[in-house]
Order: sequence, then structure tokens, then C-alpha cells
Amino acid sequence: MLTQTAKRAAGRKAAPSDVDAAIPLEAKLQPTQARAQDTYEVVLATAGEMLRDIGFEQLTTNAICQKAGLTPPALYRYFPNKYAILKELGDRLMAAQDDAVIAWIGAGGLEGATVDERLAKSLAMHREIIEITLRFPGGAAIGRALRAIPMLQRLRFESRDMVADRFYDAVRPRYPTVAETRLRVAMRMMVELSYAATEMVVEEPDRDADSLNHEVCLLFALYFESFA
Amino acid sequence: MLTQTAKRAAGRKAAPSDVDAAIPLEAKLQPTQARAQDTYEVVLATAGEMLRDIGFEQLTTNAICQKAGLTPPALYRYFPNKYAILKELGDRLMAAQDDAVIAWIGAGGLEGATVDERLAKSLAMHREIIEITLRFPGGAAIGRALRAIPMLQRLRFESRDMVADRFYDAVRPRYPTVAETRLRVAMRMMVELSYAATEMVVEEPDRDADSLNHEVCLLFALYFESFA
DNA sequence: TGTACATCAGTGAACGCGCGTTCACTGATGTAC
DNA sequence: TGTACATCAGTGAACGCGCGTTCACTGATGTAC
Repeated sequence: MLTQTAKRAAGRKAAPSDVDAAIPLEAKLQPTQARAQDTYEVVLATAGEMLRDIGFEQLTTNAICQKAGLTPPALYRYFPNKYAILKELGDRLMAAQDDAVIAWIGAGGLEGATVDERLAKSLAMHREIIEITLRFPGGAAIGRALRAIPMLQRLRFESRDMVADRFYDAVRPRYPTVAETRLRVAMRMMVELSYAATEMVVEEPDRDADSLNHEVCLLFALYFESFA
Repeated sequence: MLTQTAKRAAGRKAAPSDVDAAIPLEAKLQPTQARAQDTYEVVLATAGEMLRDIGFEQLTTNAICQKAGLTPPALYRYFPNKYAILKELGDRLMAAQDDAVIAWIGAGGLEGATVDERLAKSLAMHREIIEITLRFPGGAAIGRALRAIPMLQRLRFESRDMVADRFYDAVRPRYPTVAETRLRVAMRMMVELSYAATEMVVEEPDRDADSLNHEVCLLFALYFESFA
């Protein structure tokens, strides 16, 4: 059973921009039978947990198989190597976050009569993203892997740039005097720093998580005011 | 020949907070003779370059030795494993950055009569940090490793928290009405997001580097205004 | 509705490679008198 | 100032382990008639 997010991530796999990678990252076969689907999912779920527990450097395909109760050839039926597994996890996490942000923009998250109102909305969104990441098995570790592994960096950049474009589209009409280049750069910076803020909270969730969220949202709210 | 930064990094090594790590990260022996000092440094320099070229996952001690023109036992004389090398590189990069920021605060970087003046000062500092990172062999890759490798994360957190404390000390008298807890959280957030902004620029140095710097500094300048 | 066959899914066992690491040793440098 | 000795620095060669990966195979599921 695929979730909406998983389906979307699967859809991304065919993107031709990945074929130039030296190491293949795409799934070899898509599972067709229900049993195979389970295997595919259990590999990902197990990898996520192990990523959280031991980090992606210690993560090995053999260890995933052992913990998942599979033999290596079963894993290799679907994934050419461990990076393909990380890529799929990364795709799904990014997609889950992106979907939430895009839905939030679509629901008027950026609109609000007063600064306080806009601040409250963005705070709710930040909390939601953190919630999504914490609930995702190995979410924090996947975030780290997306930054650290060169072949996954592109994924992160593409996700960020796409979200930044949506922000641009949403705020463009509101600040007609700001130059396009500047507004685009500003949105890209804001999205990147929002990611960083999310990671900061999920890496140390017991350290002033909500105060941090609050300050981050205030930071951006004041910045947005300056465009008006 | 040790630079100031290197000396300071070496001084940190004795910190007792590291002894509880399962994998030893401390240098086994400090080189005494000049020839040994060269070996120590060439290992670090080579590791930095390779980190930049292939990433820390592909980095192996054997490969470092081969590229550096050494045999493995020479490396193992000083470093117990590859993480110790990464830790030393991380120590040095963090120290170089921290030194610059602390010097900047000490020279009145946070002071200025107008917003524009303060903005110009912080812009100069951000540019300097980026310059330091780009000039450091494998600087961007070391930054990634500091985020991604669990045993190096602490290093990054300690550096960030220390710098945040310095910021706190510097701005505390200026904003007497702001609660201590809040001001500390705010400074920690600001330093973390500054790191993220630096990494954003060094990862994609050709993409609007200076515009990004400018927006980041504006972002923080406006935020600081709100405390007054 | 049952049977035969094709395809899908997963197993058991092992492979070669290269990784981190070490042993026994030689050569270089420093120092005491 | 030279010699003897101690210590420091680095080498050559190899080790065992576990990693990613594959081969030949069995069992499960789906489908045509």
C-alpha cells in the first residue's frame, strides 16, 4: 500500500536528470505483487531505522537484510546499491515536506491582515514540518545524508529551489516594487534557512524547540515586512 | 610549523569531554621532530583535498597514504583512525572561523550608529568567513562532515554555542529589556543560521553568493532592530 | 474449474576486493660524555 | 668534536574481516485455455 507521498516519490524516479550519475540510483525493478511491495517497503523502513540508530556510514546492505529478515539478493532485486535506498528515503522525506509547504501556501499560509496573524500561520507550518520529520523513520539522519552525500545534494537543492519558486509566485504580486532577481534570491535564502532551522530543532529536539521556532518565524516575518 | 589556528586546535585535543567516545579520536602521538611534523601536516592536507574531491565516505586511510606518499604505519603513528583526521580538520576549520568571528566582535563588529553601518560590518564578516572556508582545503566538505558524522556533530554544536555565548555577552547590555532565555535562544538561532548561510554559499559559490550574503545580513539586521 | 506453464519473488552459499590495521624491522635524529 | 647509545620516524609486507554483489536454484503467484 503506497501513501500519497510514496506514490509521488515513485513518480519522480523516472526523472532523466539522474541518468548521468556514475552510480545508478534508480530502483532496478518495481515490485508488482503484494509480497514484493512489502519487501520493498520493509527495506526502506529498516534502512530508515538503522540510519537513525547508527548513521549512514555504518549502514550496509547486508545489515539491512539481516535486520529486515531478508537475504541480500532480495534487496538487490529492487535496489542496485545502498545509495538508491537513501535516495528513495530522501525523495520521500523531501516530498512529504514539500507537499506540506505547498499545501500551506495554497491554503493562504502567507496571507494575513497583521504581522501577528502571519507569524502565527508560519509558526504552525514550521511545527508541522518538524512533526513530519520527527515522525519519518530516521528523518533527522536522512536530512543529514541529503546534505552530506554529494549524489544526494542535488535532490535537496532541487527540492529547495522548487519550494522557493512557489514562495516567489505567491509573494510576487504583493511586493511589486522588489526586483525579480532579488526576490528570488530572498526566497531561496529563506527556504534554505528554514530547512536549517528545522534540522537544528530535530537534531536537538529538547533544546528550546518551540522558542527556536518562534524566533525563526519572527525573523522571517520582520524580513518580509521590509519588502512592503 | 604550526599556525596560530593549528596551535589552538591542538590545545583543544586534551579536552576530557571526548574520552567517552567509543572510537578514539585523539592523536596518538604528537610529532616532535620537524620531519614528523611535516608528515602530520601532509596527512591533514591530503585528507582535506581528498575530502573535497571524493567526499568523506570514499575517503580511506590507505588512499590518503598513497596520495601523500606515505605508508600506512606512518599515518597510524599519529592518527588512530580516519575519524581522528576528520576531527582534527574539523577542529581547525571551526577554530579558524570562530577566531575570525570573535575578533570581529572584539573589534566592535556589532556596534554602529545606523542600521546601514551595522549591516556593512556584518556583511564584511560573512564574506570573511566564506573566504576562510573556501581557502581551507576541503572546507566545504569538512563542513558537511561536521554535520553528518554523529561523532563530529558535538564539535559543531560546541563551536556554535560558544560563539552564540560571545554574541550574547556583546549584545546583552544593549537590549536590557529582553529576557535572558530569549536572547540566548535568539543568538543561538542566529549563529546556526549564519553557519547554514555560509554553507549555502560555499556549496554553490557561483549562485548569487554576494546577493545571498547581503540578504542574510539584512535579515539579521532587521531582527536585531526588533530587540531595541 | 482444474491443470500446465510462465513469470515473479526470494534463498543459500559463496566470491573477490579493499578496508583498517599491525608486526618486525631499518633508517634518521638527538644527546650524553 | 667524535663516538655510542637512546629515541623518534617511517617502511615493507601482510593479516583478517566484512563489505557489496552474484550465481544457480526453489518456491509462490498469476494466467491461458
